[in-house]
Amino acid sequence: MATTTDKASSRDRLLDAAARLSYRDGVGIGIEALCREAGVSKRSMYQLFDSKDAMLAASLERRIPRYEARLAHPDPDHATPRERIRHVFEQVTGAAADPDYRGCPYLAVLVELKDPEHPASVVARAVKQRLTDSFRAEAERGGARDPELLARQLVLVFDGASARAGARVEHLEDGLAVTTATALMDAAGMD
Amino acid sequence: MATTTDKASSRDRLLDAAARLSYRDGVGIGIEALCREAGVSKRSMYQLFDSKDAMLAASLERRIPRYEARLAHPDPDHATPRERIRHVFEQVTGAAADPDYRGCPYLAVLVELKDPEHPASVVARAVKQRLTDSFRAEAERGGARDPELLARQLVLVFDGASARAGARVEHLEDGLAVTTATALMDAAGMD
DNA sequence: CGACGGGGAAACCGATCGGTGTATTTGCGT
DNA sequence: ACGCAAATACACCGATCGGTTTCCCCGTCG
Repeated sequence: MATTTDKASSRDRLLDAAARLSYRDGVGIGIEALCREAGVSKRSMYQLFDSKDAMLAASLERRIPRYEARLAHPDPDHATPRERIRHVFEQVTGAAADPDYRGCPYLAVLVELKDPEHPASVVARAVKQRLTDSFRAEAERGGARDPELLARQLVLVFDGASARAGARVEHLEDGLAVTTATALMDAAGMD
Repeated sequence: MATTTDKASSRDRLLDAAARLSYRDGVGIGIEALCREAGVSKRSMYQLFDSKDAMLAASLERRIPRYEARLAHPDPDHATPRERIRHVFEQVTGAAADPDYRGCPYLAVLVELKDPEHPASVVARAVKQRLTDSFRAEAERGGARDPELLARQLVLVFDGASARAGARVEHLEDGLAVTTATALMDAAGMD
């Protein structure tokens, strides 16, 4: 069934190109350039997606597993809640060392698309919510006094760090993000 | 000298319109719409500014005094360093209550214009640097153990809070930003 | 071999982009 | 009242926007 395979491949190439180009150049990237990059005709892409907005949302959604896997601790069973949280901020720090790093793509989309109802904004907000939930779960396991508060504080730092590093106004290379997260965990009375 | 006055007025109207529209709709806003909003012909605006980029940078620069005045404590002489820092985060919290709040305009520009060399990015980065400097000065006055570290931590929280509030993914109305800043000041051993 | 159908290339749509050229109007100083 | 400069309106430039349509090629199956 070569037909099905080709279709799926086109779809994937489109979504990958959309993720890559919109991350590098912003959501204002043109459909023409996207299709050129993906090697797919504009006509085919409009058979696969209803609109540019829908494709953008789909491309963000597709990256979620990879994104969250990167933030997850490689050995969750033998790590403490502190270590798992710490790992998240170490990953941001590491990613920021790449000169092509532009910050968390989901936050960037939320900032660029001022419309919170945009399909891509909905996806991005969901990702942020899941990060908050994950922080809160770790905070609870770690015995924080106010897990909800600590989780929201950590996301504040996470987004501040990724936005500033992506905007090249902060480098993070001395571990600023990790240090700040640690200070907040300490203040929250976590193990 | 009515001529000079009119010119200044056109210039000001242009810069105000640029600041307002680019904040609401992003830096991708069109020149046509800008000039329509300002009541100035496109031809006149290109005599006042070399390019759209230059006008955008100028409009950001023009708002700096207003922006920094808002963050400055109303009675600096009778306020402690802690109170002056706290005031900054209270202002963000208050601003976020406005449904039209879209976060710190300077951070938004840095995120939207991925190019750090863009004239507007240069202006925005300078504003961020001044905020960091101001935090560090307060941290020193307040006897923080590591004023530079605390200042960078506070800006992380500031940008995270403003970005998330502007993206409508965090409301801040329960004082999250103030609480977080306070926790970091405590951890830094400030008075 | 021939009919069919999906996908690609590219023209096309009206709109807008940043920027310019031009001709006209406006309003000022003398 | 006149002249002059500035500001205006507006057409225009090539390029691109998101999106649609046409045409044609090429592979598959009967």
